[in-house]
Amino acid sequence: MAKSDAENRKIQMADIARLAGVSISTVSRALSGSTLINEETRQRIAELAKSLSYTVNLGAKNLRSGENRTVGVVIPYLSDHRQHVTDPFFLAMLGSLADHLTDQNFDLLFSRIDARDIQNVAALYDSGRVCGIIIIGQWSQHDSLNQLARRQIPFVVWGGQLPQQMYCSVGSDNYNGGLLATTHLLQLGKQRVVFMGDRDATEAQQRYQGYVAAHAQMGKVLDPDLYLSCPFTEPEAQVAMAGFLAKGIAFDALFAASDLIAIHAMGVMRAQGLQVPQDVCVVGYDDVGMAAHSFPPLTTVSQPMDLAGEALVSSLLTVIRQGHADSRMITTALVERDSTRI
Amino acid sequence: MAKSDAENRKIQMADIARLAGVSISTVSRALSGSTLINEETRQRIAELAKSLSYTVNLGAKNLRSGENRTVGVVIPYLSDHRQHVTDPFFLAMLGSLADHLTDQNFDLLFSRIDARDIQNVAALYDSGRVCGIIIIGQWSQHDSLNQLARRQIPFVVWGGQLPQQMYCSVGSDNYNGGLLATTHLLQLGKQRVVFMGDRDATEAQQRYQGYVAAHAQMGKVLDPDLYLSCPFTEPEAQVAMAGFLAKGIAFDALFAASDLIAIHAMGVMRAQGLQVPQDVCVVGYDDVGMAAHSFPPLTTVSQPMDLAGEALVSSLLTVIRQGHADSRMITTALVERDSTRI
DNA sequence: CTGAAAGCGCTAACAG
DNA sequence: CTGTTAGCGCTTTCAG
Repeated sequence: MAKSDAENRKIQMADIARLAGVSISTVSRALSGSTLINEETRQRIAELAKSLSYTVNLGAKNLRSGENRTVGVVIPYLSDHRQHVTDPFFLAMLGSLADHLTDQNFDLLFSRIDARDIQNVAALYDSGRVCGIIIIGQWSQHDSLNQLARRQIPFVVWGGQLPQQMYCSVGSDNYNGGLLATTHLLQLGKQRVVFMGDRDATEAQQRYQGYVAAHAQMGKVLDPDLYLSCPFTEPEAQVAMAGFLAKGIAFDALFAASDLIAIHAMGVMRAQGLQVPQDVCVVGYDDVGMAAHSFPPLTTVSQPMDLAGEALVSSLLTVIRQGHADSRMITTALVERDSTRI
Repeated sequence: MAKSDAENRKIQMADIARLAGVSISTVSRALSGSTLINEETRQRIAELAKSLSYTVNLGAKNLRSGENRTVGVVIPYLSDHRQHVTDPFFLAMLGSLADHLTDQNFDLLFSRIDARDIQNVAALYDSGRVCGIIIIGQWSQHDSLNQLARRQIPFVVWGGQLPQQMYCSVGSDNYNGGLLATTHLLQLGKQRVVFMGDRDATEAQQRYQGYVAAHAQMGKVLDPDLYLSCPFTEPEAQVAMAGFLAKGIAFDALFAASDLIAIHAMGVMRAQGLQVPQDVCVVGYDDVGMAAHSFPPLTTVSQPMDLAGEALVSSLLTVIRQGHADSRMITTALVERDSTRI
């Protein structure tokens, strides 16, 4: 069954050299487009290589030249919820990153790790597999991330800016997003706006601060009972909303820290006979593709994914090259849909 | 700004060896858990390595040992639609693959390529970056895939089985899925069921065949006008449905080749005043997370993603080891929701 | 049990 | 313009 070694062996530079009757160096030069090589020879070798569908062994090349064009992209998850990432936001981000990395001729090594063992990403770098890392989501691992930075691991994270941050983050303007969303609800005349999300996660926290600020600006008092703690995952969002409804706390609007949460919360509310937007107006965050197609279509805060991916990639490259890059914020915008049309 | 070489240089085996006062070979053996080494020495070296957070350089290790534990995962896309993958199905798949590959101690190299240049995936393998490739989605590239197989590239594809298939595919039972979905609609008394999808893409084609078979089994004649051609992308789905409605062809049910298509089609229908399920019953395919939260919640054909990822990974490993693996089918089930409750 | 030496596939001086 | 020579960081015979 197994082919003989000779038959199965991958073709390599030495083979091309022998076939072309030149030295290995010549092949190497020809294939890397060196200028100091006879054009005719270059052509001949290039064609030979193509006809044999030969591609330089990147591992060997990298080892020798010391470079590495693979970027690690990490989506942390919470292992105790023992479930897969399903938030469409992540796919959009991943796609955008893949596009921009490809544009820059980088490979993307995708890795999932437990959010609480974020130190593990260091191994990706230490082992030489990647030249830098993009971490999607800060969770509540600010200190861990600072430690990584102290270790000089080149990485950037998608998330919010924090005081005493030693690493580069790129994120949407969470504070302003929260402000926009909440102001919108308050201007609709809503009196009791629930915030649903995890204040311990940096991004959600900043959205929450925007929510608080909106109340302050409008001169509204904020009832602490209106904070509904909930992680960024679907079943938990449903459980959280069900529990909240069971408590019977009055509310007439909901600002959720992500579209996924918002949409699942709406499902629970509807099941309990609450109408959106008549009884409760809802605003989400992210503007994932489905937001326009939920029931009802969801008003949300959009973050331009394409810009986000581009910013993350370019910031990472800067970190790699200069050892540091300034954190950046991507502007957000409110997208109004039926879930707040009353 | 830039650190001196000495400061920035990554630590390596030689350093550990020097610090431990042993030879490089000893370190190598200690770290790879060789049996023929003094336990005390092993411990000492292991601790030293950990304290310096040293990890073997995988590139060098692979080059020397000839192995490679990186699998390429490719999501082809249509470059002319110049847009990102947004179908949540892909994220679910990717997450599942990442989990199962991680379990088996493989890395995942994520790559997007133009569906029509599927030959390009060969370069991933030729360049030695990956030991095998998982291609998500067959598109209409059956022949190209056969060519890859002929070139002995180890890969498996998520898709349907086709006659004269020289490669291993893993997929849901598309035919049966189509049959289930359509039978469900016909049993509801629906007379004119539209099929929306791309018959040129293998998977959609097989779902279509199930759709045809359902009509045959129920003794219904099938109007060719009820085939609505549409790729697996959102804007196209909307355009296609809008165009279909404009033609004024009567229909009372819709079976879409994916949830994404179904949900976006429902959006267009609603905008034109058609009610789901009262006027049109709709069934999708995939059972993505959002399907339960669309408006209305979508009846769909579910494919167990976890099994799918596992099957793809194990089949690929078999292909790598034995040069061949039998194609597999994952069972599907109909999930009934409001979009077909009349 | 441990060290010395060879070499994985490639690039990059260094000599022609 | 081209070939020769040394390694990149590691594993693995082969001798102790």
